[in-house]
Amino acid sequence: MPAAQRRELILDAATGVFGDRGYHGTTTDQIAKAAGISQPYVVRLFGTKEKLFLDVLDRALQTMLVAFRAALADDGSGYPLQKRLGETFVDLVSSKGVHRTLLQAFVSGGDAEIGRFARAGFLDVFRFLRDEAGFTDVEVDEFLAQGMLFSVLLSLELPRTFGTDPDGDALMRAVFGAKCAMVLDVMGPGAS
Amino acid sequence: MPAAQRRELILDAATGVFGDRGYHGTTTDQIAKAAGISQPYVVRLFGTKEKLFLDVLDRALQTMLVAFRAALADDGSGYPLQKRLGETFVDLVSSKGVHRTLLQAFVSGGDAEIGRFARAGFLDVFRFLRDEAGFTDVEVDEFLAQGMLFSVLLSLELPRTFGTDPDGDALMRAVFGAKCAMVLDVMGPGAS
DNA sequence: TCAGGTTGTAATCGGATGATTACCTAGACC
DNA sequence: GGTCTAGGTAATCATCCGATTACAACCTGA
Repeated sequence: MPAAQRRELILDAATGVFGDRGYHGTTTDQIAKAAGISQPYVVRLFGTKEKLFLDVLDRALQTMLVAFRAALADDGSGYPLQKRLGETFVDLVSSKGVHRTLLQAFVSGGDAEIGRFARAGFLDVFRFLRDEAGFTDVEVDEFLAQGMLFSVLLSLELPRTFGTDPDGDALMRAVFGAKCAMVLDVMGPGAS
Repeated sequence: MPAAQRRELILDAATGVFGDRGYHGTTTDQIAKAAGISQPYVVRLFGTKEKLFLDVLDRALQTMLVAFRAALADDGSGYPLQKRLGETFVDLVSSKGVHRTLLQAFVSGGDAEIGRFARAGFLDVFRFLRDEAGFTDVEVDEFLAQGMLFSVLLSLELPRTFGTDPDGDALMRAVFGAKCAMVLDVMGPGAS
């Protein structure tokens, strides 16, 4: 298999594992096994574990921004932009690990290198909302807040425990609303 | 020094370090140095690093809930409960590391033991808002969302980089609003 | 066919780190 | 004074993990 294609496979696998366990919590061997190759090959293709994480982070951000820009361009549906971008964000659960990996990066602000990239990435999203989507300060605040709560609940693995605690179910419904079923389909108890 | 008092010192120090670097990213030796004692003593007082983290997590949650209940009882000010609890939450920045440690726990849902405690803790907060504060579903959602965004920006260390990027400053002002100066005082570039 | 590049692995190394052990010191109590 | 307990450390162990090395298999073109 050509190296470029192998890299994509590894980035996919790494997005999942890093999202699960965070930067320090995942080993290059876990990523290698998830990608079906050997551990030394992972580090040879990316240099270091840190560079791999930064590549994964960059890819996750691009995935999100590309989806946002597509939603912005397709303004057919008629209902508010904030709603449309919100749904676009939620729909990203199908790109497994993107939300959770981004959040793992965002909580790594204390790390010098990862922190710089994470802050820059967050600001990219901010600028998109303000400058391209035309959001007001309040709209930006509300949108980011909902996005962060959504991501935290995913990282908490609350969807996976759905049905085991009535309060957990109530919280899920309060936050995810109409999208609850869709989230449970991808991240629920039975999901891979 | 009596062991009970020493434990509190260690829990204080650990709250800061865990908040900075996450569970897997911090070493027991870093905590020991922050507390001014030797590494073996840290693990002897708490058994394992995981038990120490769970103690830190529990303590951070109690700190928050105690502050919330105090704000709930003191209903003198006359303006809305949501606002008052929001300010209480923001004011917790003075208890250094509480927000960031909680968020570090919340993104560790993939870890079996820590995940269970983190989910239980989040649900404790949810129940407080719903049952004690009497919030509606929408109020709960908005409150938690603002809280998570606030915590993420702290973990990103955006306050520490204030003044280095106009967009970062704009984002800070959009999210923190009137509390911006207070946050910068505790978490800003010049803070410890 | 054979030289060279590409894809990939097995073996291993060295440093970091959580945990354990063995020990030390200072008071408290008799 | 002697012993017992509590508070604390130095030294060390065992394991994990990222990285390196050396090498194997397989194309591909001259």
